[in-house]
Amino acid sequence: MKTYTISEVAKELNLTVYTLRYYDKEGLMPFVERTPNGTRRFKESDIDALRIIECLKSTAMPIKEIKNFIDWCSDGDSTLQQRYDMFMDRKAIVEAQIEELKKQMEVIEHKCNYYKTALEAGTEDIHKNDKMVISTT
Amino acid sequence: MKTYTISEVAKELNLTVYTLRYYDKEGLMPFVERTPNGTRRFKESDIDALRIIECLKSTAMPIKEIKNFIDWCSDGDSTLQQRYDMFMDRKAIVEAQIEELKKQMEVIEHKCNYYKTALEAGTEDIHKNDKMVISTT
DNA sequence: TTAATCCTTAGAGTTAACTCTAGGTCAATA
DNA sequence: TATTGACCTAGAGTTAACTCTAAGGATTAA
Repeated sequence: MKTYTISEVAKELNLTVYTLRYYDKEGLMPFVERTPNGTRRFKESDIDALRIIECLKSTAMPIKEIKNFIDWCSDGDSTLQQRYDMFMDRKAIVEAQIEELKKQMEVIEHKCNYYKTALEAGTEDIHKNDKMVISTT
Repeated sequence: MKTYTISEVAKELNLTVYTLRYYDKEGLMPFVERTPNGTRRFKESDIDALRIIECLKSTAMPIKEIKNFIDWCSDGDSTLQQRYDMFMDRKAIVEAQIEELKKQMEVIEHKCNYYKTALEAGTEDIHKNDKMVISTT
């Protein structure tokens, strides 16, 4: 079975070897095996697991919470409910994050228009009489 | 003209007084006036500016970059182009953030289904023969 | 065999963004 | 008048997530 070194995995996942070792230190990679002299040997399935870790991280889950999930995975079928609940919770959190960004996007688009108009006029004074309303045109 | 104390503003914006003083220290609030004895007096327009700061912060803009924007605002019409460009850049960044979250959402929903099925079966073994594909059903 | 280039660990250093403490001022109230 | 509870500053402490250094081990290439 093909395996990969830490630097190959780092390159593949766009991480540094430092970061991967840090994750290991934090208990996020208990599944990675070692050669007799201690070198980490990553399997394809380990890289898949790291992709899930990266997915959770990209939704702002703290490393300690990701570790809970990894621990549950090691504990087997008795933790299926926790893992299901965790992903359902995360789904709700990510939905909220998307909604929040969409809300801020409106503010930003408003500002884009504000500065476009000001640029065309050569001065911000053009907006002197604007109502302080952000969600309307 | 009505003004507000730092604790009133903190409550309104769901921040701590520590955070507001920290922002001030970092140069994000050069516009806030003081009473003769040094107490900050926030105007409505100051609170509006803080809302924009919070908007930028919620899209993960570092405080140092937000400070650039605040400095440009103090510099007047000569920086209109920079400010326009900044909001256009931010718009693209937030669009990318939303796309990224939507992509991760698919992974999370896949995992929700995975664990739902496993829970119903009582074991993760039900997925033993699954293809390692995440984007399909 | 010697140099280069991987890999390892322990632990120190960095950065951002707070978060808090100590010591002080000032205005209102018991 | 004394105390309470706002406010202030300077600066120290915290936390998360890296990021790097030092010192050393194994493998390959000349």
